Amino acid sequence: MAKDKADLLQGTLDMLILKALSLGELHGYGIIQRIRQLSDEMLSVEQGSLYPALYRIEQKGWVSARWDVHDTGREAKFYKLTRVGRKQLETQEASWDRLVLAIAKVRQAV
Amino acid sequence: MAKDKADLLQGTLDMLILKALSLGELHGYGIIQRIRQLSDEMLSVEQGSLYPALYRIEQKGWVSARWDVHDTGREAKFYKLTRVGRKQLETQEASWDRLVLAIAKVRQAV
DNA sequence: TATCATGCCTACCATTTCTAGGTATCGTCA
DNA sequence: TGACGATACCTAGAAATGGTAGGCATGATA
Repeated sequence: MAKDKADLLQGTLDMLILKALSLGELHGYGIIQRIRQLSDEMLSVEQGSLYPALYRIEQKGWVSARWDVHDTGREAKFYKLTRVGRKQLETQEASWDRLVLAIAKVRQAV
Repeated sequence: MAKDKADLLQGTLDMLILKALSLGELHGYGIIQRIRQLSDEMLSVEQGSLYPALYRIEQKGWVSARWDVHDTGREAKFYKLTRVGRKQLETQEASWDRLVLAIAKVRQAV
């Protein structure tokens, strides 16, 4: 019940994934690490959330995927932002900003 | 599909309701109006979201309700923040701030 | 050799918001 | 007077999404 770790709000995961990929091609497991690292360990995405999300996002055409071997010699599925995905990231960031602003307004209320 | 009106992210509604009530006792319909007004029309809560949410929140003991007649002579169910609810509002605001901060960190990334 | 980190996946569950309906009262205006 | 919109409450069901919990495989390391 009591959880100290902040769960993601629904709707934020896509944006985080797209943002992580905007910094360069990356495989699934790496996306989790990049998000954790960039957020100073404040955000941790579960595998059970990530992989289905990646699937959805790929279906929507926001990312493209290919299997490849990376430095360590291991195989992994690399995801890359598409042009549409980059547009989508902008859209989602704008929505997020709007929401943050709107909620700030409500909270400013005397 | 394409929607210009910003939908709420799941998890933000409770905080908004509690915040609206922190400004004073209010009935359901009035909560919707207060949130819309405070957010400069940016947020609009649907009735089908609000009433179930109020029920949940009341079950959790964050608000108390009573039927009363208000100025206009109409009956309405008035909700009031409890002490626990006020605590909860603080908690949720802190969580929200943490999330906003964490996401800002990710987005700052070069 | 055992275990941990890396790497992928799925099934199912929990939660929350919205859509779409229903009901009733009150005031206004043609 | 009668129609309509605003006010005021409610519910059922759909849709979406993140988590839990499981499984599987490989490479590095102790």
